[in-house]
Amino acid sequence: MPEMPEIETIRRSLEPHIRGRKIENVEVLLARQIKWPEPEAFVARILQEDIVGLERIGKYLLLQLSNQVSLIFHLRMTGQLVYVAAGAADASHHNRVIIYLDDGARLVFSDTRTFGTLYAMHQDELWRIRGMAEMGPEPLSEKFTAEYLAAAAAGRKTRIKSFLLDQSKVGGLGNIYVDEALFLAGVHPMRLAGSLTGDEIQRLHEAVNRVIADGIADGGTTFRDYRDGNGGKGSHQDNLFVYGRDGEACKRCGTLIAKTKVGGRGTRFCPSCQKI
DNA sequence: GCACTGTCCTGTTTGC
DNA sequence: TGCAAACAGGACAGTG
Repeated sequence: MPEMPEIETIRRSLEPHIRGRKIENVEVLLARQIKWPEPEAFVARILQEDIVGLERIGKYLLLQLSNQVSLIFHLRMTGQLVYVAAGAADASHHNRVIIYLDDGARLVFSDTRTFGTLYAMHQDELWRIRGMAEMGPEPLSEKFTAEYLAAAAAGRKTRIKSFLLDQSKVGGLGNIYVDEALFLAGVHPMRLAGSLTGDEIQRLHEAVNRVIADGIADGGTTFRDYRDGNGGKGSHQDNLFVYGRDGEACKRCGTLIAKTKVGGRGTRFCPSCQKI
């Protein structure tokens, strides 16, 4: 599932292909994935506009258009946004929206499980996307400090795993990178957020920044669905410590990686390195 | 305000 | 072998 490193990788891989291109046509194959405005108005807002920039906010990818509208994608679980050059075939059987560009290429949004969402928003409408408007500081940003993390977690009775997945607390984290960060910090996922010591908060802050930086450097994590803007796979799955490794030996101590559920989410951890 | 649960959705895996 | 159930999880609505 695409998290912040995957969306950033997609942004970087798409930008050289589509910046400056005009949207010549839009084909909507599954209208219910367009959340705002209605599909007809959605198409009207983006048609014949130039793509002037690409931005990322948390897990949202924003294509800035020449009319001050942002074409916004959230890929959720299985969404993919792939650039297909003129004349080339695209492989997906689950295409949902196809954007035709003025050089004959196309931008194909495909999504097996159809959780992904699309928006075409004017700048003064962005507040309508609550998840984006209320997003907390992103890892690697100036606002994401150990002091911020300590203040946000203080007094919280929710599990630290659930706390880190809450986009209003830390923007851009998902299940893979939360499990990895908790392992690196030596913090058990079931710990209550408000119970972490200053030292643990410090370690967790460093670990979150590290896993996100490493994920970006590796071009993201591909388990099954994730592809970058060119259709390529990431390589961070080869460098994971716990996610997807349940039943295997911990790379640090040899104890078998355990799997449990926290807040309804599959959660992997090392019972020796991450004491409750 | 906070914490937790159910829902959406479909391909794959697991169990009988 | 074939079928049914369980599982995967990001975001949000609903509940207590």
